Amino acid sequence: MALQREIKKRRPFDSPQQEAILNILRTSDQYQVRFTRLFRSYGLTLSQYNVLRILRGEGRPLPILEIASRTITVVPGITGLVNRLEEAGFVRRERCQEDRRVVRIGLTAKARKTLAALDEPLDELHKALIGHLSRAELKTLIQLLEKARGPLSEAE
Amino acid sequence: MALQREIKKRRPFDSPQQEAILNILRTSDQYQVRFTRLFRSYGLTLSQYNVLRILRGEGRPLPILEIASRTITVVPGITGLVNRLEEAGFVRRERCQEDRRVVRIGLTAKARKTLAALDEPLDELHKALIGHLSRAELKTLIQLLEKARGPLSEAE
DNA sequence: TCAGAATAGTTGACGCGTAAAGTTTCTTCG
DNA sequence: CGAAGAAACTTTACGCGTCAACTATTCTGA
Repeated sequence: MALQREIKKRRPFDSPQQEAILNILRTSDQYQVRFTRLFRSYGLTLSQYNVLRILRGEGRPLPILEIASRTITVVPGITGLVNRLEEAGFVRRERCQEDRRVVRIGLTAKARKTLAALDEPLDELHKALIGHLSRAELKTLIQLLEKARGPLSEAE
Repeated sequence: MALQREIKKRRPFDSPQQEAILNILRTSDQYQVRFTRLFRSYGLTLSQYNVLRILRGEGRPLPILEIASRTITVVPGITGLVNRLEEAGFVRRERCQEDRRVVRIGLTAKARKTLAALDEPLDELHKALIGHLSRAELKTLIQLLEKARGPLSEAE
């Protein structure tokens, strides 16, 4: 459905740029709702899952700020996020011996099990959400979004 | 830049569907950061601006739940959002006389002034973010995103 | 060597999204 | 007419993103 209808917008968009951006924001929001629901049924939030996924991908404990830099999470927010993951038994904190400022975060067996259990439902959700687009469409979409982020990657 | 690099992902994506979805989420997040900054310099958050924009578009006071239905904001969240807008002097609450359950929200002069002041910087930001895509590219992007939301509009 | 800068992380405050439960005000129907 | 249900919010509780300020540890250079 066209975005203008979805949000009951009266007037047309001011510019194609605005319309494209609002479409990106809207689509992202709706997808996030779905992922949030799935993760919640496994006792995780979307942010928490992201942290666990990064740790599994790396295969070894990571400094807490390194985790923050790979997520959208801003530095101060990562502390509480890791605290809640630790309380829930998904990660362990360990002080680094060489540099005692550093805190490394490692996965527990419980976390690995939960991640493994999520792999298939997650893949199914991906396909349910966007599986009706062809390979070529997906490729085009990916390329356009990468191009859309272009000015931002350089700026930082 | 390709997403895999941006987030220092070690392994390639599990599926093109996953890659496309992560690109959508990532792009949306980065854009939101920019809008948030702009709005903040005018004393508004992104959510607050959205409420004001809807009210201006409608041209008359709207029931509070009608506003919620046009934003991503879930019902309970709208109350606090409007409270803060009211405290900041951007909107007025008025009890409807015919149906006293209904609370209508109207813009103040201050809000209209702030919205007008934001129009140009906002348009510039849109163009700065995505102005380097051609008309044809924007059109394709919009179409693909609308198609991507297809299953979701029906589901609701 | 040792004072100041840099780095790693935490704390506190605030706004927002989400869910569950409660309140007030219609509406409906027996 | 009066009780049950629906509608329109509000309240409370929790997790998270963001900013500013703070602590602890390490590095650097005069």
